[in-house]
Amino acid sequence: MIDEEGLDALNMRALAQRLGVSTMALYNHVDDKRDLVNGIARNVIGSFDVPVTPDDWQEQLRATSHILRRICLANPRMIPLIEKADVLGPAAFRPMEAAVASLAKAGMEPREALTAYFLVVNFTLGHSSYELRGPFRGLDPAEALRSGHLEAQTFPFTTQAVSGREWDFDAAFEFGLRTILEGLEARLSPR
Amino acid sequence: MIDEEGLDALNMRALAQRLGVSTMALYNHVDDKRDLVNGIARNVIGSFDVPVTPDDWQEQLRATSHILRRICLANPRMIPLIEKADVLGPAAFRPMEAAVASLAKAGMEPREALTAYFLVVNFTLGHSSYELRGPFRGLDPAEALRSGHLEAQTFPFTTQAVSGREWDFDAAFEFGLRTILEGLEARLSPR
DNA sequence: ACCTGAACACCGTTCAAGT
DNA sequence: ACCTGAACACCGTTCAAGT
Repeated sequence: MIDEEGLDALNMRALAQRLGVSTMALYNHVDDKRDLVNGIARNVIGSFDVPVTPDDWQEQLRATSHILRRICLANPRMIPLIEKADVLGPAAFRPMEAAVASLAKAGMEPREALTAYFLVVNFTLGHSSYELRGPFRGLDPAEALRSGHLEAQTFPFTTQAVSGREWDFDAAFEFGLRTILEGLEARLSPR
Repeated sequence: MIDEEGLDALNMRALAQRLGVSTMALYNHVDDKRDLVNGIARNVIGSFDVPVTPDDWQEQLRATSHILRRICLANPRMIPLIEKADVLGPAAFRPMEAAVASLAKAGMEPREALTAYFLVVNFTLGHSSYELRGPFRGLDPAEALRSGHLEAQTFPFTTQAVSGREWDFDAAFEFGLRTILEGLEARLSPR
């Protein structure tokens, strides 16, 4: 129901009906709606499983970012759902531990390594959120240009950037991830 | 009302009461609740004004990121609000144009420059969102460790990273921003 | 042009009653 | 242990009526 019509479309009455059961029957299995949403969020994030490559921090971070992005895109309404969740369970921490471990092995101090992990994750979530939201909202330059919210003469560079080919979210994501990893590498092995 | 109790606490009845007016009077000034929220979002994003430094792309991006973060932290409930908004107006695009222009001036192709801008903005929004959410939710390792959701023996590196000093969001933000700018610089002027 | 109260449709949840 | 319908409190919005 969330995938189809969004988090707001999930209500106890409709869910019960879809399950062929009375509304109040749900409350035998779930404390309240908050509890229900928490369970869903934990379930989604439960699939956040990343192969562990302790000797290759770049691959570790790259895999984490790609898998997290894939989860986001496969569950388009997940991000607000995660934000509404209270606790996400240990599944959210395992890729973190693996990433920090691999960076520590490469010589980075654990606290800085955790910071680096957040850098990657926050970019990934931010980008996925933008990617899911952008094309439908006034934040997307190409769309804004089309709808007239963004005038070509006032924003020449932006206009030039979005003209021609369609905007390529995959390429933008790869560019961002690559840039971050290069920045981290420069930090790990200064010339 | 949003700042005090969150977006959900904003309802037409309570807002009207606070304004000392009947509920339906609001509908003379606003189409519906969606329209109201859009207006608030546009208002908040209206303060997204960044000094323009065409000859210093690093300063341009740094200032953009800092100001955007300050807006987020000053309006803790803004991020879901922005996500709910339909159109944000030209204020959202001016810093974008300035950033793309400065990067283009430094020799970057406009499309790549726009991608770089999104990298910075998505990281900033992702980080701010995390910063506002983290301490209160199960996503914060330090908090998870305290509450027992994260066991020290299973997550030794993470545990080590969050033990000792309190987690420093400012430092983590600076680290992320610096790393990104270094990555971009390496891309602009390869050795 | 702006305001108002009554009413409608909807939703989460409590409660008393059942099996 | 699980289910049910009635009821309550709440919320967005329409409508008819006012100034």
